[in-house]
Amino acid sequence: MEVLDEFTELLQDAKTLEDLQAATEQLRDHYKVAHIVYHWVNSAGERFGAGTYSSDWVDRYLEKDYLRMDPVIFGCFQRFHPVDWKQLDWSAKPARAFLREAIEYGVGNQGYTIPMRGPNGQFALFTANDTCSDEVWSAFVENNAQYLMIIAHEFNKKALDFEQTVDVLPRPSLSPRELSAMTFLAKGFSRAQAADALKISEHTLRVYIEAARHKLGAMNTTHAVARALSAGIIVV
Amino acid sequence: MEVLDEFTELLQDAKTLEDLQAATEQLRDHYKVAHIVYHWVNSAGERFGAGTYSSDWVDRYLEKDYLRMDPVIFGCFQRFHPVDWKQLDWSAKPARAFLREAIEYGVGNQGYTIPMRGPNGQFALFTANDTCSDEVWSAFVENNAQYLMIIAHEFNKKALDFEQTVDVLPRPSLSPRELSAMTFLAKGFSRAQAADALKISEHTLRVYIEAARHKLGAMNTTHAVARALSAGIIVV
DNA sequence: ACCCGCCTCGCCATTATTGGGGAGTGTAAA
DNA sequence: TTTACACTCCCCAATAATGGCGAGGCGGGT
Repeated sequence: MEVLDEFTELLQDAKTLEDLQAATEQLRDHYKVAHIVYHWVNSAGERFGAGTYSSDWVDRYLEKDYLRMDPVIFGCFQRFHPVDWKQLDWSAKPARAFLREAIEYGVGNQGYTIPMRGPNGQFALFTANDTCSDEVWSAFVENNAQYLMIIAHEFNKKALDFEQTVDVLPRPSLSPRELSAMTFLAKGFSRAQAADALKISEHTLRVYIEAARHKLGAMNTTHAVARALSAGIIVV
Repeated sequence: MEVLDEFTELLQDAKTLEDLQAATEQLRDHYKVAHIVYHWVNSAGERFGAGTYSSDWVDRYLEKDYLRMDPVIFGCFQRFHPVDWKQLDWSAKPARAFLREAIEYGVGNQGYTIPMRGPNGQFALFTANDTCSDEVWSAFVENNAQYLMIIAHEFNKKALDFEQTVDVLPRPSLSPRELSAMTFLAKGFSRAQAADALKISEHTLRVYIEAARHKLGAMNTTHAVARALSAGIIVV
């Protein structure tokens, strides 16, 4: 695992997006594949990327808003485990046209993508791709899947570090009853049902909801539940 | 990586929850630690677990609803990377009491937990813990972190496989307008404000909210927003 | 050509939620 | 001991949300 350690150290020392970019290039050269790409959507919905695709392809991709139909994105969004591009659903006509165009722009015909999810809906993809036969690619994936996963996680750890600089909001603490109230509401109970479930009067429940609203700085109940969920102080 | 391969194969062959249970026991024996635990919350909010904790402790944990205050759960829910229990916030008095009690029930004083997130808000934790000094534990983590992560992912892959057999709820796909509507509501906008922000009539907005409610199988707006957030299809 | 899903708008009546007042208990910290 | 906070209950009136009934236009796929 010596080579792996080298790369994880490289990534742990990364300070900027450019360092991540450089890391993708080194990985590409090491694995002798066409491309290595890491890209992610943060909790604010902004997109970032580091990779070895040509800027022409990146521009084209953004311009045509391929994100909306790219089967790789789609497939990974529904799965937990890494996917070989061959396993994806390329039956739709636009999907096949997209693949054809990607290959024209130098993207490999074979690919392997690892999806990752962080807190607050953060979502990231780490991709290796190349132009080769199915057999050669299968062997590559078989041999390197576990290493690639570790590297992918180092990338994502770094990406989340970049974000964290802003993120240190103290979590408001809700009382047990307030937590229960918010949890029932998040489960879809009406106030009457939640009050019933907690065996208290609806008025009392209201007091909890209002207290939680104020503590969470929320405009209304829906907002309060959304904040409680995003902050991870309740789980449904 | 021979030992690793052995365990990943063991997991890939697992057919039932009992097989996962057996795998935790074998891992515990192999790593010579006090406990190995894997547990997860599926997209329906149901909880499952496999691990080597005593049933006394599991019962106690459930009975006292420690899930609501366990700093490990809390900490992992906000992080992407694995956490050493020492890094967590144990300053609250109930948290310290909880730890003391856990140790009485045979849980180690040291622990390392890997959080994982799957599609549709699935969330899982893989934990190794033991009773030992800080130095010994640091060395253990240092030496095995990457292997543990791969094993953790094999567990989660399997858990998601189990789900797929029952849980054939494809993630409901909301239209762009429906997504916008839900996002504004999650941000605390009232219907009137959201309609204004989207420059459409409040009635039209209502149609989107109702459509989203139905697609998400939600009882009311708050529920719909909660589900959309949990499923990760909107982010605030 | 047709259907289906998406986007847009309207009215009516009912029900749910919220904001403003209250008041009393118990526990736990300052 | 005073202060603070969590927990419990109540009323009234205003506002917001929901359920059900419509309508038409646009665009993609079979």
